[in-house]
Amino acid sequence: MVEYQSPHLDAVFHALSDPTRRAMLHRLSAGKHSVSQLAEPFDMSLAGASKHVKVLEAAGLVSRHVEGRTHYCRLEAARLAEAQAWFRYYERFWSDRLDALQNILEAEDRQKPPAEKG
Amino acid sequence: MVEYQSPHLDAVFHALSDPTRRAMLHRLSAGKHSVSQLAEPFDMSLAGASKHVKVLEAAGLVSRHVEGRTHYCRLEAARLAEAQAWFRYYERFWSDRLDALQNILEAEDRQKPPAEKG
DNA sequence: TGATATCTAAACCATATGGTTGAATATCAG
DNA sequence: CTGATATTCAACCATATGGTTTAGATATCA
Repeated sequence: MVEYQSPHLDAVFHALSDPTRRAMLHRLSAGKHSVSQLAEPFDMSLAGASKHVKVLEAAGLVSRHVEGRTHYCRLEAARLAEAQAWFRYYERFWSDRLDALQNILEAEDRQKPPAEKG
Repeated sequence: MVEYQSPHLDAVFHALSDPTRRAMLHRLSAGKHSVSQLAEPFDMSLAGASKHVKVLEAAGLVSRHVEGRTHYCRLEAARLAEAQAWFRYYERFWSDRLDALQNILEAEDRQKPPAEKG
């Protein structure tokens, strides 16, 4: 109906709206971590932290693989990229280095076959 | 405590997590609109839409100026830029055109005085 | 003045969210 | 088997969210 209605974006932006979850993602950017490891910096029950991990997982921002009793989490950058792509449309409304980038990309696009969408 | 704790990011990402609000932003990218104009595409009471506008406003994504009885809203791109900047750190985890951009920016940074933060 | 238009405020509702605790499920180590 | 470790599940709670409706508050028009 409305357009700009990626089912993913709802979940991804919601997941990113919590500082605990953003911190977890940041931690995961250094490599895979167990749920307890992710929970450790926070003054919060493990069950609470586990719920945050689930939100990240549901948003597709994190994947999990179980090794024995330990659940390892990994950053899933694709969904982050998807979310960042949402901003691309708005980049023309501010004017810092991104402007230059935008121009470069657009010039690039003019020389390559179209990717998937604008 | 946790770091990556921009008070703005919470509100901005939360605001972006709703498709109605994203659509409103998109509409505003074409120029200023009144609250009713923003509300019109949605099957929702005006009061409901007005609440969405308030969320966008509270997040700093939209500003309002009253003209007579009409409240006009304008896109505030700065906060969007701020949110997009959050992604910059993660760009190295995916490899599409952004990679190239990243490299270009970094090369640029090496030649200019430092901006504000990485 | 009075009617209409634009918008917010307030009260309400159902459901989601972020947290807790306590119990259940697996796994690993003796 | 026993016990400790790693994690989830389930129930619960307070508060937030997204919506409604009804009732103002202003502003414009006639």
